[in-house]
Amino acid sequence: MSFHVLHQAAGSQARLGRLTLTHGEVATPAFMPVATHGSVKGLTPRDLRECGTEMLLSNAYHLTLRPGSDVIKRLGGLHTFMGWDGPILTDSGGYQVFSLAALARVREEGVDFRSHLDGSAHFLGPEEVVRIQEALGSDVAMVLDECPPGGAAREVVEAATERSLRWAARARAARGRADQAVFGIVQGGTDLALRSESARAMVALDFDGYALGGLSVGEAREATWAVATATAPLLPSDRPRYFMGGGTPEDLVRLVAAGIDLFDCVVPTRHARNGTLFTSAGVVVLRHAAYTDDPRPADERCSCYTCSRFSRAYLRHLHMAREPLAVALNTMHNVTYYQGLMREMRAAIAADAFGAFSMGQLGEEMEGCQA
RNA sequence: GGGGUCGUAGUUCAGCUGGUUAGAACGCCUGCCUGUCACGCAGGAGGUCGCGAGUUCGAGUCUCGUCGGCCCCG
Repeated sequence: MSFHVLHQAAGSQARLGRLTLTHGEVATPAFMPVATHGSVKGLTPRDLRECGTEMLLSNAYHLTLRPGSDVIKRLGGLHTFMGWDGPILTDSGGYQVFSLAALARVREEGVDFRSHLDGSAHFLGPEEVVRIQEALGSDVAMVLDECPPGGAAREVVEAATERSLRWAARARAARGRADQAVFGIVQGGTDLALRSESARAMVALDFDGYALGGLSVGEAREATWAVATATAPLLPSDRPRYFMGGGTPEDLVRLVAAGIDLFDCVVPTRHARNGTLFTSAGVVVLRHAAYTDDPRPADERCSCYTCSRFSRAYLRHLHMAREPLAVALNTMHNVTYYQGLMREMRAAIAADAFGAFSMGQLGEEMEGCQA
């Protein structure tokens, strides 16, 4: 893996970069659509490419429960299995410890949990998680971390941060594939001092890249941005910085300004399935009867497959009728919108115009794209 | 003309032998969704029970009349 900062924006921490991984290059800042089960719901790999996607995120926890990382390995690895030949980052399952907390118990060795699928008992430790991701063959593996919820008490956040650090060291020692990058995850909640300490210690472990974890989990959005803005500069400038799980279009602009290079978020894909489209003029909520006979495309400034052929009226009809095609068309548009936003930000950074671009974007965000 | 049947929310319908603020689904309106158990979740508005009399302590429910839809017989 290699990462080069091609241009550092003036007046902001934003930077333009090129990330080279085993399965190809990625222009950063980049957005990774989420393919939890080895698929971005509703889209084929061809669709993803057409929507401007270069890299995907998938999930070790989900894939190891079904169909099993061994099955995927036998079938040639995750890329071959899912028919995507570009870079893939796999999340370790740390987030599932948080989102499926009722089924999980954390101890120093790792996490005991019951499968949300069939209740069967499993154990995941830092070493297991590395082994699973090596079997999957993703380009980037994430260490196992503990991600406490937004309003967690300070002792809880502190303990999770420290445990995540010890787990990261174990994961670092367990790695065995030279063609797979491994990223460490900075925790620390919204406490800047704790974040700073976590970043310092994580950097000392020397990972290929660094992620900010434990954010966008219920805390105030301003706090999210503040933590990222304060923490990113503490990470080595020649390594990619990945903000885990965020965000909305507005979050992306603010976090790129904070110096983040990589993003993943379910918002564009989940919102698409729930009938909310992101557009240059604000969100279009297809449930609203106002679109019943609106002949315009979802976004008049978009040239994606969906916008070049279908009216809001038709998209609303498909959504209301729960037609499977609605998922595909809406997701294609939202992913295209997100990738377009990333492309515009990269162009603005390259042209030393990121400040003006972000102010223009955030101004438009205020108009109604804050969903 | 005679007989039967139905008429309850925007729509399609539930409402047992009459008994507290008449329900559901869909639709409509509002929120929410951030390392996906998620094409989902939460909430809200909306009905003088076709109309008018009557019986009853009490009528969506029973009786009569009336209007409208549908069916059958002349």
